[in-house]
Amino acid sequence: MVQQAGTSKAKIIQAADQLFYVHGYNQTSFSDIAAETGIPRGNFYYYFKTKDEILTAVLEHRADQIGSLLQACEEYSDDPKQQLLYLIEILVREEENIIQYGCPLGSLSTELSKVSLTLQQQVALIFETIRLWIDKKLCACGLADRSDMLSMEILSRLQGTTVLANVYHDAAFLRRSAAQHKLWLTEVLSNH
Amino acid sequence: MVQQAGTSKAKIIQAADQLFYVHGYNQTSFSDIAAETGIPRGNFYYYFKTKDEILTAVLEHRADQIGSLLQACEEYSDDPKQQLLYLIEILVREEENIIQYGCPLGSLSTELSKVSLTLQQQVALIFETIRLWIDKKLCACGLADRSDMLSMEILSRLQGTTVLANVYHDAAFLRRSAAQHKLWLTEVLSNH
DNA sequence: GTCTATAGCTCGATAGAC
DNA sequence: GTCTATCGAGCTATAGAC
Repeated sequence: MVQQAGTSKAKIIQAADQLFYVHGYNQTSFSDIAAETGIPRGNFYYYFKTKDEILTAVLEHRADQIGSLLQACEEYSDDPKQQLLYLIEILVREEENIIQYGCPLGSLSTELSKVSLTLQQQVALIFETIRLWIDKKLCACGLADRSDMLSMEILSRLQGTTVLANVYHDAAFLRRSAAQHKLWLTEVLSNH
Repeated sequence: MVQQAGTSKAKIIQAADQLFYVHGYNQTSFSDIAAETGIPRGNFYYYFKTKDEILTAVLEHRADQIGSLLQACEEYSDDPKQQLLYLIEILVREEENIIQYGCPLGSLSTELSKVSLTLQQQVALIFETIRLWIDKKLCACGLADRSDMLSMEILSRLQGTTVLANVYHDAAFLRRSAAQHKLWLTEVLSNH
């Protein structure tokens, strides 16, 4: 479900998306979203029955954003190898946010695993769409026999880099780790 | 500050430690800790002025536990290489907890980075004691020239494995990833 | 040291006027 | 569709008896 930009519903989703990322889901109140959008608290219940429904809408929004990101990778180059390297570069492009707040999906999944398995599984589904995209690109590079394992390893390295960069608030580490990740992947891909 | 086991203060810290891990810091109330310990809510303020002080005491407790863990690695073998491999095996030994709730330090750091930088930095200090221990072991294996970089990479891989195992609730991935981590480290160490 | 009672606040959610 | 007013519950924290 894509929202019309500028409508109250779209404004709520957009503000909640940012606030959930910066302060966390449970640390964001309706008052916070009301203050950010200028829309009174009471109005939210016209668009969403519960706070969980807002999160579900935010997750749909993030899934769309992930779709756009993967689309951008495909527009960056026709070479699946370059597309994968461009995906890894997102760590550097999103450097400031990652250092302050971590990965928008990883940190949310971690929070929700302690709060609601139902909601956490919705985040896991978004992870899976990214993994499937990576898997497809690895197959296109002739690595179909190891694509399952490698796609998980790529995701794992991205998350590890993100968590540690956030723990130490260390931009230099993040850039170094991303560069090393790209070197490793280049070597893996060049053997086929 | 080490607590006498069995005192009310120690009981509060121990219950809070577990609840903060399972439900998160902000999702754990004084009532939850009271229900777990049988100690009335009001009493907490005799031992701690604020909830943040309880967290600080919990972090000291976790730092002690990490100290014991590293001590156990040293008692496992005299060989620093085996000590490092034994540290990685903690992923498998703590498999069930990690899959359900993630890393006790990583997930807490991620949560606190969205709540309080002051508290998050206390967690970062614990990460640093682990990294320094790894660094020391790498130096003992003759890798002093790359120990800074490698110690961060080891921590990064541990966190990546943990986050993804938690996202997918996948024990098989966790074991495979830990085994691969040990293979990689063995190769790195055998070149010196 | 241990306990009860409760203040003061904020939360998610509801009701109903316009 | 938009808004105000408010409920009931839960929270951290305090006061004060024993």
